Amino acid sequence: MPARSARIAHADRVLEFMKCQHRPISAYEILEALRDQGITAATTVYRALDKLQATGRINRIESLNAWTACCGPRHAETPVFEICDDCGIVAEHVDDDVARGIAALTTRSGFAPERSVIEIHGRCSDCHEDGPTS
Amino acid sequence: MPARSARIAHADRVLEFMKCQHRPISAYEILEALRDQGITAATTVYRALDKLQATGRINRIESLNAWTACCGPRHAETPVFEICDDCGIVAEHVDDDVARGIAALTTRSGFAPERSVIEIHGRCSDCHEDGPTS
DNA sequence: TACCAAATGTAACGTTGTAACATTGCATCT
DNA sequence: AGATGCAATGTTACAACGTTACATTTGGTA
Repeated sequence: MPARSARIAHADRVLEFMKCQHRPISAYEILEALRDQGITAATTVYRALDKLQATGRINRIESLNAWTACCGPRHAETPVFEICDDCGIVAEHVDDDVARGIAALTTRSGFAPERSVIEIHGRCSDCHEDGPTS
Repeated sequence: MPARSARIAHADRVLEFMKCQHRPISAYEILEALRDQGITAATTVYRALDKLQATGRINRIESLNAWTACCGPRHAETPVFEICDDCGIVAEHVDDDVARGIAALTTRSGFAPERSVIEIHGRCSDCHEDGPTS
């Protein structure tokens, strides 16, 4: 059993793998990919994902049931995801205008927001070219 | 088998049931509830949900894996959902400020948006009362 | 009537996520 | 060193959500 150095870092292994991908990854894809590194069960993957999400290092894409490495340091702020339904790439933004719009809406309605899910599906600039660009 | 009048309306039956609920409903909850009306398999429910969504009469809540009846006639516009994690109630809004923020962001990044998922989790006004209100 | 297309039924399966409980590694205290 | 306790990990089984594939029924229409 390759459980020797496991004490160090299953979450880290998962994070490293996710950083190498440039698209959202499902928990079971992670499981398959890291099977030879001692991760043998879904439970282990989900525990690692929970930790990474709790520390702001990954985000869950709700509309894909998948996960991405967090691109930058602006944790705590609501990310806006642009998801290309063509090539699968995901761009992460932090947008103050959108955040202000959400804040204004919830203030008006008396709602106390805690976590926002904002995921825009469509085509990225590489996939929707109206005219030939290169 | 009560499949006699089925030709008329499984989708309608599902929609009627959903309108009576005031919170998101899972597909399997619908299945259980409508079992005595001739709906016997998940497939049937999902087919009805597909149709209702395609015609803008229901919305899917991605972060809950559940569904709600569309509250108003402003289809085609991006709905913003406020989801109370305490009592489960969901409020649907159409907000031009948020929509403008999304539009500005995607324009800047060259992304062609097709469908936006905006779901705000938190506490509704009834559930987060800071002081006693009644 | 004979045929076709759309809606429905049925069963099995695939994917995503969780629960419950046993085990192991490591730090700390005596 | 030995005892103890906690957190991380392993293992198994299961629950929840959704889809595929194919057979059957229905109602309209040539």
